[in-house]
Amino acid sequence: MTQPPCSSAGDFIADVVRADLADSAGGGRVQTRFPPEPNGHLHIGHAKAIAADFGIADQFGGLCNVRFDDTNPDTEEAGYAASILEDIAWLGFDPGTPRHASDYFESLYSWARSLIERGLAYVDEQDAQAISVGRGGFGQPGTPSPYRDRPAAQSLDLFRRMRTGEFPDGSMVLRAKIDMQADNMQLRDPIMYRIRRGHHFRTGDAWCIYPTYDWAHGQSDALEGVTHSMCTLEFVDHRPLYDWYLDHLDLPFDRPRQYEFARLELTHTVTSKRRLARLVAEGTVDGWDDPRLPTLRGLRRRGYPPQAIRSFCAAIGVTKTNARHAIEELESHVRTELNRVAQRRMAVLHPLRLVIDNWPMDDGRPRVEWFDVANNPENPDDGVRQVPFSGVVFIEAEDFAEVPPPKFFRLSPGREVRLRGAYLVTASEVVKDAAGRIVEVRATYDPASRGGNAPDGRRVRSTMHWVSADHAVTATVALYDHLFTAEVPGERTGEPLDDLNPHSRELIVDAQCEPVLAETPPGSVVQFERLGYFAADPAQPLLFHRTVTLRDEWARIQARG
RNA sequence: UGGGGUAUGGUGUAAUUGGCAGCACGACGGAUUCUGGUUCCGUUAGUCUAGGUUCGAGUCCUGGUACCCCAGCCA
Repeated sequence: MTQPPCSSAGDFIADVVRADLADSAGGGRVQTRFPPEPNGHLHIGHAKAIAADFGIADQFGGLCNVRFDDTNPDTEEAGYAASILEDIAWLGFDPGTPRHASDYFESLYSWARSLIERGLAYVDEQDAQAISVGRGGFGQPGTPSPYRDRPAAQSLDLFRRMRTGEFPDGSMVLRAKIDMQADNMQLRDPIMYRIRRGHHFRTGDAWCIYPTYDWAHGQSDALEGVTHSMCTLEFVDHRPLYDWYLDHLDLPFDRPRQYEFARLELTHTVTSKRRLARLVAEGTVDGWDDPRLPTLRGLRRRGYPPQAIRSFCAAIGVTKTNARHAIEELESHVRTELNRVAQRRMAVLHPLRLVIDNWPMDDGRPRVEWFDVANNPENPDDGVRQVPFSGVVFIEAEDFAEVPPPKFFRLSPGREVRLRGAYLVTASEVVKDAAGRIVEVRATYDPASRGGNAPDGRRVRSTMHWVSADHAVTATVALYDHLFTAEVPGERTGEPLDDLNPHSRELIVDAQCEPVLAETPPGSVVQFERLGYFAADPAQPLLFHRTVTLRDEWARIQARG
């Protein structure tokens, strides 16, 4: 298993575990679980939970198992379960053999009977509306159901017949008899079982009654030997219920404890499963793995390394504070990792012809020279590649200014710059079309500067990327300027709704480079010098995204004055 | 309206449990650089509020304020 980076940011749960271990609570053992409901794909928010659950187990030499919380047949699918397992593995954690809440249906059923026998649960025949009204409101006590005090034997009989399918969906439920006056709404006789005839992806039609989350969760934790059960803050109010069930059952195990932490929120990011599903359903995005989505599959297609997601999770920590993290923080981790591993290539987004007037001819044709260019200047082990150079190259249009503004260090008439890995060139004149637009820049090169350095040691202010015109090919890429800035229109204001559509752009690369793009194995990412990152993907072979740092840097310089 | 949870620089997150408020991201400045990127160095700026206890309070006490969660047969 991949070791997650050491957590330095808030980790109050680690403190709890340390204390528990110190006084041998939980048998001196640590076990956690990651309990997704298989009703959708995992997203960046789940990564935080996964990192916390597996991280705590790792940190203390304990165990962490995946458990599918499959207590609602209407929304869950085997396909989602498979996808979830894949995504956990991709993130770098070993999901092992997953458990399922549905494995415990029989145990839960007999525990429910035991509660009924002791007068702690009853079958309620009110409809949903009546139950809701009876529950009362904030500040108003609930009123007991007319069925609350029916004899245990009657409830037992009804419960048995609920299971055998004698009653229609929604006609009755099993409720725990706790406290209809409780300030905590969760304790006003919560529902344990409902009748539901949906087809369950694992148990099929074996059951027509299904336990609710609350009735299933704590007992599932106990059955698995979980010691520390972590969930998100909205379940704080459920903890007394979690404990109540466990307290009223005769369990042969150490009791699990529930701890809560804040769910992950990111600026400019939709992390609501419901809204994500809507974007997919309405065709606003291509699917659950659309690179604009914060799903783990989307991030993977986008070229985000799993290590970056893990180190991001370690950095933000596990706290109880509702925080919305800046997306830049995530991008920073992505850049740090990509900068270390991504191979460099040269490509031009807005081509401008640069003609070298004094370039030599061989047999009536412009000479072609080949240069070795480092694949990753920061990692010599990545080796070099051969790049062709000749008398006409494309440079980035923004790298030339006929009248250079202050602090503009790139090419302009009379100024010398370096064409990366090749030669020093000096611009001489500008060629314009009838409309006065610059169509070509003429220049001369210094033959003594082969490789990019002049023998006299003179320095240039700028190095620029380029592509040999004779060897250039055009690649069409989907360019994503922003990461999942998607907001569902009409829902929740406060974040800008950015363009959801990728721009199709033409990118000029050299013929040597093109196969690299087409054949880059999934998961690997290439950095185009100063432009952005290219991520290979079988479904959409040319995918290109920028990051904050590489984006619009000249605009930033200008804005600064 | 009742209950619960949370408040530390611009954004997140630490503080040996009452003892010098630290780290990261961002921003800004400088050095290095075959891309104005990267790397390195530096600067900036913070304990929600009003009282109290104490030699000493982010930490303890009292009262406010703000934000989040709860009235599904969802999880």
